[in-house]
Amino acid sequence: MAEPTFRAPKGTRDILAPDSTRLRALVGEFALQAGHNGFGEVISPIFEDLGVFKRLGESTDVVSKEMFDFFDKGDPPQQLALRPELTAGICRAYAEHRPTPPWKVWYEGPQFRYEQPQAGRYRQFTQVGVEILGADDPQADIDVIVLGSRFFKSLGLRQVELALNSLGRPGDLGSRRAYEQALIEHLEQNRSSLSSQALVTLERNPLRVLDSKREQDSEVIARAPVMVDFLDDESAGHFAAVRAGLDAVGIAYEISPRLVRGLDYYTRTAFEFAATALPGAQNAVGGGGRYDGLVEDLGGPPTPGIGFALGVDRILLACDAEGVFESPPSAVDVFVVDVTGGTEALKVCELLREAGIAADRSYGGRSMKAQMKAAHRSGAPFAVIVGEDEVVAGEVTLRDMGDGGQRRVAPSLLARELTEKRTR
RNA sequence: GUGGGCGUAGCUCAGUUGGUUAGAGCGCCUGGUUGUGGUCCAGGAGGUCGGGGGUUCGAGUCCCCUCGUUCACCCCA
Repeated sequence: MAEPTFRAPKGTRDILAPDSTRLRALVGEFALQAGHNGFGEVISPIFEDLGVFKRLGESTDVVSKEMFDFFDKGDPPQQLALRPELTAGICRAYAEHRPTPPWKVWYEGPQFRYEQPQAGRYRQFTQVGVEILGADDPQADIDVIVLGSRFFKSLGLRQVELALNSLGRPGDLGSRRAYEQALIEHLEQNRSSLSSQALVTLERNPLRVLDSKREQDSEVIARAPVMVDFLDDESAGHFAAVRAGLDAVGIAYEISPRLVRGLDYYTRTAFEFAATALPGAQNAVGGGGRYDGLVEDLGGPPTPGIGFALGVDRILLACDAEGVFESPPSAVDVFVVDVTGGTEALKVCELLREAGIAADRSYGGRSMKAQMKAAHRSGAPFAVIVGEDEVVAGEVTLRDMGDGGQRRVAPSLLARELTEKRTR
């Protein structure tokens, strides 16, 4: 293949129709459902001050090595970063605008992480998500999880599993510290059995050792103490309430004591959606949890928060794997064939479009045969044909591409005629 | 960041142990007389084999580098 001068940067891609249509349809479906649940859309900047994202946790990969950051042209320059996720920006917006809680928002858009690309993992990827800020009630957790779960169902996905855990609370109030100490103790005692990578992770962020998928570590991890046994009373009660709520609406889930999210800000509820139709490395199609300290970290008032983000690209892969959520058809209503030069096609198209009928035509004065082929390919159920005879008669020919039937019509009646046919 | 696979026309792929003008299907274009699609038939355009270097009388076919992609690790959506 001859190398073009430029190509989409590594880890990015052009999404062409019909894939783009499908992606829009998915986002549209999510918007509809979020709207029905009382969430309003937030459109936040694609880049923020780097500091906003540093609050995600200096020890996380997302912050420490995957950020697309840069300086602007200001004096002094400001260090900015393309957003690697959206929750932090939402919390920044909350701290900035102080909307009346509970603030229920949804969002969609591109995010950026400087990672090694592979299937279902891009440097620019799209997520949809929701957040509820200012509600500590476990009912908020439940609402959020149910929304995500129902969204997957509405797409037709059947093989999506929900994993649930509680991470407790950090600081003096909670018992995460006690758990971490117990975990570290356990891991230290078994150092010799752990992989070298696990030992590195142990130094940086002990909790995430639990996330290791390496065979070598599995035995030690299996015997490790679990967070749920250490929960403080408040967290335990919250967790129980969340489970009870999910039970009440019949959402299946599995308690995963070793589910720890990749970002440091999570507290108490944590969950993940896995599409089991996809290979393990890319089956995480969404995840979220509670982040009760994040708004405060960003200079806002102490504000609890809960939300999730879903990976649109991976969800579409899962849809492919399950053979659901086909790309919606996008044919025009009419294709106009004009062998008299093109001006007639222009006039007829405008007439139709003004009447709200989708119309297309061809360019370049091609033969009738070629234009009919184009009409066929467009998928339009009808063709309008304009030749010398029609021009002389002041009419056009309307052809039904399905049965091949056609007859002459006055242009002024065309729109009404087609509207009637379409509604039938 | 580490390791493995792959990279041939727009797309999906064939290309014997290195050897004449690199092939197929699909798609695309043009025809098949008198203005008409989906089937059929006949022509045609389009790759120098991701890029660069090397080995060789000669490389798509071997070696090195590089880019991209893919898989695993890592991490995550």
